[in-house]
Amino acid sequence: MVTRVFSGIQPTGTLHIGNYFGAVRNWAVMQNDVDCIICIVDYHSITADVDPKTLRQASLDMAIDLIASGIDPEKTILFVQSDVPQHTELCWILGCVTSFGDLSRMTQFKDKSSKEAFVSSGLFTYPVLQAADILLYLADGVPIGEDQVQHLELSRRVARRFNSRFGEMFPEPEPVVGKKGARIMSLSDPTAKMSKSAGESHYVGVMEPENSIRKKVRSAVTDMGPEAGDAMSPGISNLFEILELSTEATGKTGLVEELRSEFAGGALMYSKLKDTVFEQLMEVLRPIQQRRAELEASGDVIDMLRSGADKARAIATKTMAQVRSLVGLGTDSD
RNA sequence: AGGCCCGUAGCUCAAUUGGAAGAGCGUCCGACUCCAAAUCGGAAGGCUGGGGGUUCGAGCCCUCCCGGGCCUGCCA
Repeated sequence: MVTRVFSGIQPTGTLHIGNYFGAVRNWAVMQNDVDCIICIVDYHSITADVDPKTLRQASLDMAIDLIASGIDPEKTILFVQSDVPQHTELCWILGCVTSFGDLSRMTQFKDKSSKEAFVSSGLFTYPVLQAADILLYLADGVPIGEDQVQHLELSRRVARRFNSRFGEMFPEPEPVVGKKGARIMSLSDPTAKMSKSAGESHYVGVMEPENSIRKKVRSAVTDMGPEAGDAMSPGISNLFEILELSTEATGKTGLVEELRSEFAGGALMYSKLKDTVFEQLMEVLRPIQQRRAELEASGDVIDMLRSGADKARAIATKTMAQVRSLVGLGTDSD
């Protein structure tokens, strides 16, 4: 039984609905049952070429988005990674029990590094920092999607190797699968996962203005039109996915059945599907956007993050004292 | 520390001997579509990495700086 879960999210400035339905919404449920630690991972962000002038604001914006989306800082420890520098200390130590070969085999690294002219060693050791993030809090569960299984495997391997070399310290973190593998795809390229980096037309921001969301949903890629008995194309299936997730929250699940049977009969008008998706989605997003406006105006979030960092640091300090002692570092003999 | 190569639109790259900065893809707008896609029409986008120099004239030549790639060497 998992008792403490750790999740990281990069400060990209703002959430998109893929983040929301795929991850954040599950975290908001989980925080009622287990210890939940959510970290805005700015150390990870600087592996890419981010603008130092906007990084802090991006972290703050991400925090506001998360809280507006239902993360309760009273229940969840929510903080910014670099406010707890123990992440990097543990990262170094774990790096020394991580094999070069294992890191070289990471597909995400191979993928990204082949596209970039400048490849930092930080990008290479990124998965070690991820392991440090998780193990620093002795988390035994990590909610992840398909694309992160290889990295979590590495975290487990690193934990095991540390334990056998220095002594029993870290639990091996298990993957936690959400109740439903919500995986929202890009609107422009429904064969790829929704992401901001692919471009404007690919994602819908949780905090985007209504008219912009309408436009994006309306221009989502579809297909030549349904015929009775056809299988759904990726684009249509994605729109149904968004509709399903939205109506789960709005309670209008009947709409899904209705449109599904129209599709099965080959009579579904895609413009109607899109309008329905837009309306239901907005019903979910409007209250979140409302809360965001209030939070931003209150200016309270910065204090919430500081108190989150205090709680995180308390755990991290304790872990590091044990780690330092096990490894034989420093001069303190606790 | 040394040697060699590179830097032009968001991306990939052109530009004759030193002679008016371009194409493809992408982006945005429009037409066609139930909506999209494809197609067609239109538009935006640049201190040619930066400074200095030579020249009537520099993306191109010289020089320094910045950034990047490859190779050799050195080192806690």
